[in-house]
Formats: sequence, C-alpha cells, structure tokens
Amino acid sequence: MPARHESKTRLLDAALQVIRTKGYWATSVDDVCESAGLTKGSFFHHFDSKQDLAVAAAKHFAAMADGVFSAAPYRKLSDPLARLLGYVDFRRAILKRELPEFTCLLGTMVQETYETHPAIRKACDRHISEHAASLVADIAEAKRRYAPRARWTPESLALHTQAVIQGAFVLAKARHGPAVADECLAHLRRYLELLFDQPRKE
Amino acid sequence: MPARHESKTRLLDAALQVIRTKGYWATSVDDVCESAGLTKGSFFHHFDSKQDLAVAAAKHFAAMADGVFSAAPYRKLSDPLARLLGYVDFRRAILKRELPEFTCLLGTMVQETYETHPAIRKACDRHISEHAASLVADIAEAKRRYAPRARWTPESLALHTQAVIQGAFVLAKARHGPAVADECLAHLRRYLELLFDQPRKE
DNA sequence: TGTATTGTACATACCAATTGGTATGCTCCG
DNA sequence: CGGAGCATACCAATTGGTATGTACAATACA
Repeated sequence: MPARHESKTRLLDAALQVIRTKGYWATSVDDVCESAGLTKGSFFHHFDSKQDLAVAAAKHFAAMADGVFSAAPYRKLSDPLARLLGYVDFRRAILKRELPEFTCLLGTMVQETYETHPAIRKACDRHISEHAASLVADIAEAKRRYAPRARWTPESLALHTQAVIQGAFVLAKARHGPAVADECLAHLRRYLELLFDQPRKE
Repeated sequence: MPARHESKTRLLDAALQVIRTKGYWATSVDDVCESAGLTKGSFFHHFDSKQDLAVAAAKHFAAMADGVFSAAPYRKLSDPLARLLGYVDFRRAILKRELPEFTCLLGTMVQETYETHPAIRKACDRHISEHAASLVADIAEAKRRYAPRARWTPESLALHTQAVIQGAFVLAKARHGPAVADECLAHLRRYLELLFDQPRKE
C-alpha cells in the first residue's frame, strides 16, 4: 500500500534497475511491477504502454544523471580543462559499484530498439545528445585556452567521450566486471591530456 | 529445397542479419527461419535452442569478420603503425553501408544477455577479446618502434580501440546514421597519432 | 545388383507458458 | 458522490520448444 502518487516514481525507478540489468525486451511489464511492489493495474494507469514507460524511463534516467553530475565536486573547479578531466575521473570513480548501477540505460535501450521503436530511439538520442552537450561549454573554453588552433570541434569531442563511455560499458558487460572500462577511460583521459597539453601544428 | 547441409549456414547468415537489426530478444526463432526460408523443424534440427543459435552466430560472425579484416589491403603495409591506422581507416570505410551491416553482433547481443545468458555473454566476450588481441601484435611493435617508454600496455590500447568502435555503434544507432561514428573514429585515429608520433615524458 | 534398414534433413502441427494489454471492480479522498 | 489510484481477473496473441511424419541418401546384406 504505497503512499499516494509516489507509485509512478517507484515504477520508473524499478524500470531503471530492471532494464539496466536485463535489457528492454527481456523485462516484462510484470517484472517492473513486481520490482516496484505494484500491479499491472497501477502500471497501465500511469503509462499507456510498455514503450511509453521506456520513453519516460529515459527521461527519468537523464534527469537523475543530470542531478548527479551537476552536483559532483569537480564541477566547482575553476579551470575548464580540470572540469573536463574531473568528469572523466568522476565517471571512473562510479565504476566501483555494481554493473547495473553504473551502466547507461540509454545506450542499453537504443541498441535493442533503434529499428523497431522509433520513439524510444529518439528519446535515447535526445538525452545522450543533451548529456554530451553539457560538456561542450567546458571543452570549448578549454580549447580556446589550451588548443585554440586545433581543428576538431568541441561537439565532436564531447560525442567521442560518450562513445568511449558507452563502449566501455559494453566491454564491461562482456567481461562481467568494470576493470576494462576503467582502462578505457584511462586512455580517454590520456587523449584529453595530449589534446590540450601540447598544442600541435595540425 | 536447399542443397543439403547449407541450411545451417543459411540460418546463421539470417541470424546475423536479423539480430543485428532487431536485437537478440526481439528476434524470434520464426523470424530467423522466415528470413532463411526454412522452418522450425530445420532450425531445431541444427540448434538445440535459441541460445545455442546465439552462441553459434557469435562464432559465425567472428569468423566472417576475421576473414574480412585479414584480407583487407591495409594488412599488407610494412609499418606496424600504418597497419594500425589502416585498421581504423578501414573501419571508417565500412561505415558507408547500412546500419545493420557495419554494426557488431557481439556488442549488440552482450548488452541484452550479459546477466541472463552466461553462455552468450562468454561467447561474445571471447570473440571480442580475440578480435582485440589480433591488434596487439601491431600495437606492440609500433610501441617498440615509436613510443618505447610509454606506460600503457598494448593490450589495454587494443581494448580501447574496441570500446571506441562499440561506443560509436551505439551513437550511430541512436542517431540513426553513421556520421557520428565516423567522427568518433576520427578522434580515435588522432589519439593513435598523438600516442605514437610524439614520445612524451610520461 | 536389388532390396531392406537406418539415419539425416527437413516440414507440419501442435503445446504450455508468457506476453502486453484490458475490463472491471474496490477504496479512499475531496 | 465521483473520480483518481490502484488491485484482480482475464484475454488474445506470440513465444520457445516438441512430437510426429516424410523424403531421400547412404549403408548392409542377400
């Protein structure tokens, strides 16, 4: 008997956990309900369909992530490059937890649904892009400061960081442990250092 | 009425195509059979279960990929660094085709099954690792030649390249187009250039 | 060589279980 | 009382998997 009106949030939280563990297709509506301690009656009162849940879960996940990253200590650093490297370090620190906890719901869902569920694909695309965009300001300022003549764009570098992170998650799932992911993010960090530390002719 | 014994191969080829498009869970056994022009009787004659197909498909995919890359022209270059950069360029060239054609079956499947189907997870892990391992020799030789004092290991760099590639696929699926993936691989290429062109103190 | 036997490679028909989704009802608050 | 918030019971469709049948090639044997 849940306190009124918090049920929707509980369903969304449950969806995050279950989908990140089993994937979108493998999680049934009943799975989510059971994990939330509710029934299908409640579920379909709050969501029109399973796809509707996925879109809402993507938004919920993005909002949660946004809260975590914007409140992280590295955000208070004054230097833009330090903030960027701080972001990578922060991501590495998160890898200490269990796999379904540091893994990305958006990357997981979009692989399964990009051809079959356009609405989910678009939601994932949007939130991944927005997260990447949240890095662009720091990257642009760092570039202005440390590598003004470089030819890459801040937008592309921001997307690249997300690619490394998403790929690191894939490898971590394959290996069933976060060690590989940490190594990959170490390489990402080194790339950023190289990119900004030494202004090259090109 | 297919020529004898080629039916299994047709089922595997069909599985590659369908699973890379719809994912593992969303593809039914009937989907694979229909795409192969066969029936379930044939399917379960050749495979014990759907999971069995997935494991076999992973192997089939890896073998196919191995054939493609080992026959690629860049393999004949004499310089190990040129071969490594040639690998990245080759991957970029492949991005011209349709999404399900350049996408990785292993990365797609492992995201959906890493917690629920250990056998599939292990198969994907093994083949991804083997593909990464196929880069280690060139990386190691390039390191000996161009960056002998660097502190990263060839193994970790090989895995990093795979992470970037897998992540690029995720973004490409989200965007529903290969352009992002190409940008990410461009950054990967730049990283490799930086890593080997300029021996740094660290 | 002709024929019975066996095993492979499928097709057809079917099944129990699970799925997303619905219809209906209860219950509590305004 | 009336509707939001939920539970219960149910449904049609789909799922992976099985049981059975059959065409045909290879082998065994006479």
